[in-house]
Amino acid sequence: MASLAEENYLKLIYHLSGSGAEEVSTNALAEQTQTRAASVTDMLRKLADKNLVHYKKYQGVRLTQDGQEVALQVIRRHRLWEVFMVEKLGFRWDEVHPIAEELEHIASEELINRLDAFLGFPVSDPHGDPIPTAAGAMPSAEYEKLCEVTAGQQVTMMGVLEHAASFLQFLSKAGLIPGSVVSVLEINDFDRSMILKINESAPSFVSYEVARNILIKFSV
Amino acid sequence: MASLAEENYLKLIYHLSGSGAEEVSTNALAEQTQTRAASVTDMLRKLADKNLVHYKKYQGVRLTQDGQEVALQVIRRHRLWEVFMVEKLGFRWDEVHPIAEELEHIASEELINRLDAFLGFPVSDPHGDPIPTAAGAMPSAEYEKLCEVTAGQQVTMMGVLEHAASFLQFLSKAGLIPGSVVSVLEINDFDRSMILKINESAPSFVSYEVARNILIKFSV
DNA sequence: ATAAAAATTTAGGCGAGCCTAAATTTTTAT
DNA sequence: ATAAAAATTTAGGCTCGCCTAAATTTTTAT
Repeated sequence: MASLAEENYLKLIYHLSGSGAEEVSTNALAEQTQTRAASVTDMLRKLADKNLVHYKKYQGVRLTQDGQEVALQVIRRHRLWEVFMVEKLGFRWDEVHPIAEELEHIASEELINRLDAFLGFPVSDPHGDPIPTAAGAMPSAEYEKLCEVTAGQQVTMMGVLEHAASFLQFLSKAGLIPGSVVSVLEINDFDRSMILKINESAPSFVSYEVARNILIKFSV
Repeated sequence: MASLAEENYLKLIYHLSGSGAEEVSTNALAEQTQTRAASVTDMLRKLADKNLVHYKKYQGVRLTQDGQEVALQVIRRHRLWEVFMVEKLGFRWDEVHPIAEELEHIASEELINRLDAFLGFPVSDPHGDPIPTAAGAMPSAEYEKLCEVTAGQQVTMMGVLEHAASFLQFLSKAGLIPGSVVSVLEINDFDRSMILKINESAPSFVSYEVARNILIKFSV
């Protein structure tokens, strides 16, 4: 069994490695965990001893098969609890992340699979992030970023890359939530900011920084 | 904030003291926590420093007002999650205790109050135990034990004093769950065992040991 | 190519929560 | 009343996950 701290490291390594593709540096982990690099080194040695990561001194770290399975389990729990809180308890999407950070460590598989069924086997969380299956597979939806869309096109909002509460609250106010239909009316050449029409409401302005963090798919 | 271990001690002291009435001994705590008396002493000093218990060396321990509030919060969370698992996720009442032992430490008050509302503000958990209110009051239902009922009387099953899964499974099989209507047909003088009619089904036999762990109220 | 800078690891320490062994206090039995 | 037994506490240690300071390796800049 992985401890709470170990689960958090594995989840973080998964995210920072681009779903397990690249090596992750000690410093990157230290920054995200709010700890010191020396503490990260300690933990990486422990995870390597348990065969949860591939680790060579000074060379960064990658998840093993076992490590990736644990990470995906934790991510699955996190996202299912987020769906529960938003869909069943009436939380807003910008409120649920910190609470899900705690709930994600409740280990019972029976609990999480029953929760999954109770929620109707959702495929993505309130932020549009895909929910790993009980079998441990991450459904990889390949979306574009809003900043890559050209003027005149119509797209559907599918999710976000940034999860800060302030960002999510901004999107809510603009009506930019997963499922929203968005037309790009204008793009400002100078700063790449956009003017959007969102679900038939009055045009909204979004900066490049915002557009870069929104995932979309092109309407069929 | 109380740590996970601290919350468990406070909850246990509450239960072992008969809802805070009497002093609890170091050994009693050691037995229940599956730790050594010396470890309990360590923790009691820490809880006393935080003003969560009244503690005098060699004299046992009692909850302070603060300590009791924490204990009731933890018990509230535990029992609400049990209701959730049984009512919404379809767990049996003998399965939920160990999972609730983990869920009870998720701190968010917002979460637990929304869960309470989602469940329709239940007043007792699947075992008939009362659920402390958000304000921290324990609704004290005063029930009799089934072993105190005399032959010929009709009562309603209200809850249990023993929470072991094997005991709960036995009761389920007999149809003896909170709400069941029970008539005491016969009592054996020798061993105080009983023959019961439960909800119009065929008569069942229960030992004194079982009857002693079942709470009932007299039918009006 | 090499020196300075940056990243990482090693060494030694700390608090939380547990342990064993030994000392102390309280309770029980005579 | 007092000695034996039981309960409890103290002393010293351990692991986990973190820390700082110093040493080492890798990267970057010239």
